[in-house]
Amino acid sequence: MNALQTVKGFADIFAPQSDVYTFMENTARRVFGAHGYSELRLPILEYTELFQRGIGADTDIVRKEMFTFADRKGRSLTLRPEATAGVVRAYTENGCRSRERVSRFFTLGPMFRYERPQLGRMRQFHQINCECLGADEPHADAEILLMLMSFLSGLGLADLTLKINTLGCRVCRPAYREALNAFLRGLDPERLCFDCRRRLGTNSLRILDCKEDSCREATRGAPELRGYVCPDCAAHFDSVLAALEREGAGWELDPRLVRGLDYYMRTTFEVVSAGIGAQSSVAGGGRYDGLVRDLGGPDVPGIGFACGMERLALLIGESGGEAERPDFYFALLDGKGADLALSAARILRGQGLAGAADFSPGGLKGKLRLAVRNGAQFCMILGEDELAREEIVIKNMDEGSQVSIPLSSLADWAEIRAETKRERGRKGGCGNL
RNA sequence: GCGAAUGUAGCUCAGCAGGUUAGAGCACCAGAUUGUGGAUCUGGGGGCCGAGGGUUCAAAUCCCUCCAUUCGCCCCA
Repeated sequence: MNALQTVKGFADIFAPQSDVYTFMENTARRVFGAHGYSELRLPILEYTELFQRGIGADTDIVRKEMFTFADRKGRSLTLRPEATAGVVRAYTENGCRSRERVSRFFTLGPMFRYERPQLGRMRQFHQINCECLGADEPHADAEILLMLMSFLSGLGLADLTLKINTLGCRVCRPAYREALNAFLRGLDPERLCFDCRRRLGTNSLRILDCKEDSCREATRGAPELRGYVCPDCAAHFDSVLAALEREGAGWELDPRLVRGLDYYMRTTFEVVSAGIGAQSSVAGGGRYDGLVRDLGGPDVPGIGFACGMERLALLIGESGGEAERPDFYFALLDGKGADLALSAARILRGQGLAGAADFSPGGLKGKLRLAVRNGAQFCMILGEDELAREEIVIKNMDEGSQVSIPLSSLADWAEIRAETKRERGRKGGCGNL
């Protein structure tokens, strides 16, 4: 244990990595906002029971991956491992149903799962979630999928595959489960992995999703859910696919796609990417029509998805941030200029320019080097000479040219500077010019 | 929870048939150039060699334990 060390699976995110996260968040606000989704900021701590009942007591998440502890009065609290349960709780607790027929929320922030960290998997990780409550039309499914793909392309991502499946509903799933169980009973249990042998008695659907070669081989001839879905579910799913087709969205039917949380039904989906290691799934979600009622809320349908920000960041890469180049950097040659630098910087910022001030005295050469490293476009030089003349030297770091202007006209200079910057931005140039 | 690899300077790593004061590149600081930056040259600061124990005259190097990181399995976003 070292006090100066992050907890395992928790990370500090500095620039330029943090710029990539800002970029993802801004894109999310833009795209989801354009679809009528409003931001919901949720607590990261909930009563443990919410997740046990929401996610399912037999899921891996609840069985062994939650950060759970007792508060000072002995109540069991859990750091949220996913967002949907919290959204449903907030929706119900605040009576959203009586205010509007359909509620659309997005929420983003850290989630916590006690897993072994590896590439693209942290114990504190970050998700962007969208939830649409109150709509069960297939077009709602199609729209949220289109919105997800639009978000991902807004991040500049390509080469992603949308995998989709239907899990059926409370009507048809029991019949399918029975057929699957019958098939599995005819199998030599030795052909299944240890976990799947347990799943036989608890959640046999998940065996289809197992990644073990032996299990995949053994279940090759298993009955497919598609053949058992009731007419309502089949029609619903066909409509979803047809709508996606009409809107030109590509998808891949994956009959074995089973999600790891118990509340999913009907449409389920996952977006996978090649090239970010073993943790290839960047987004996933589905419909959860019974969940709100099961948690004690109104009987409303819902559909939603989550995107893993760490994994999206891996795909976006370091270059994806949108950090702006600083306009100025203040260089003091002797300490007497600090008062002036402080107020001069405030004037520049008041005109919309951005930059840092270095109040420590030092040689010009060293200060210019710091300005270069800072990336600023202009170095504002305040030395003994300038103070005596009540002027400031402004050096253009790209061209090497410099001017000396009276301090009294600094605001005018800043105004002109800010205007040309805005024009450049309107022309759509990259902010780094 | 399981498997494998790796821990040496701020960063990337070399050094390991045990043998003096532990090295390089990059980065940083200073000077050459008294107040003009990205180049060059010269110099400089910086290390409980992950931690603890053991073997030995002698351990960064060999053995054991622990800790941490990473990549997989699993799980999922």
